[in-house]
Amino acid sequence: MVFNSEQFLPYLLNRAAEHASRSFQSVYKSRYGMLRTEWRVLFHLGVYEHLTASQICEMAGLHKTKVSRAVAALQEKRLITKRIDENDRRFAPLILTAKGKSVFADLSQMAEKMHHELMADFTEEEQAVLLKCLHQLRDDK
Amino acid sequence: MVFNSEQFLPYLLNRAAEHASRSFQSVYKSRYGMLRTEWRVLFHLGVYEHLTASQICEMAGLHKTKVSRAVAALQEKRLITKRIDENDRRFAPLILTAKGKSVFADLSQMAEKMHHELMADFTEEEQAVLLKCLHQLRDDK
DNA sequence: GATTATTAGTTGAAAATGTAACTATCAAGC
DNA sequence: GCTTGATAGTTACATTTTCAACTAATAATC
Repeated sequence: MVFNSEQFLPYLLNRAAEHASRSFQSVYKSRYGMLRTEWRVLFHLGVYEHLTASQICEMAGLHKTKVSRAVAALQEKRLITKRIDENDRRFAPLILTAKGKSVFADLSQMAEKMHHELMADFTEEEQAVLLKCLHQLRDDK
Repeated sequence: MVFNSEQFLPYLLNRAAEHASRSFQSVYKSRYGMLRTEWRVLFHLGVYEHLTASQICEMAGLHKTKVSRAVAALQEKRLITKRIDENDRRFAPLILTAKGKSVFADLSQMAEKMHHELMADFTEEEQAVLLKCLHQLRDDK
């Protein structure tokens, strides 16, 4: 057995990602009935204030149909609003509503807490290496 | 902006995992028309020789319905066979067929290659830290 | 040894996702 | 200003995933 599942990076990344995501999923799902893509879209809008759907696709690495559906769901929940750019009516910048901002504040605070809990297992140096590697893997190729 | 997407571990893990998985997905999908769960099941059977469906669930962190359907698909493709344990007829140990073994040999060799390519970006020490952290995150809690 | 509880695995319906084709708007070239 | 091409975003349909209910087999209890 030369090569096993303990040493295959995509598999390990998936297992770790699933584990980490699942624990946070229960928060936004139980509190606000949100799906993962909705949370990601809300998150990006919370951080970057105003973005169009395709900017979110680009930044979050999501397909435009997923974003389109998440945007519809978040509008339905009154967490975001869509304006039409009158200079170029193809663009539809999105922003959080007041309610959206408070949901974002709540969830991002929880997210930060979870991040620190997950990181608490590691030394400062390990944390730095882990983050560096993950950034690099994401941006790779 | 205290906390952004660049520093949220579940998100970073997901981005890295998606990126890494997607590149390998094209291999097993184009060559053998396999889905990710099928590849995972085949992989575990290749490594551990004979497992029941629920052992695979346990080891691979997959839900039993996903495994059940992957097993059906792999049988359909003549890559695995299912025996019934005559001592306890609820158990159905799975093994690779000759064809399954050769597909596994091909894919695991590709997997190993990809693993090393992904890892090549990092120093020896970084690699060790990364793997350690991923194992720990997976086994956490 | 009949009844109840567990465990392994499957199946059907509903929800979510991916792919491709679509509409609407704008830009460029003629 | 008309045609062709590009871009933003949506929708329809097929595939996959999830959830809950199910069957089949064994174990435990009385």
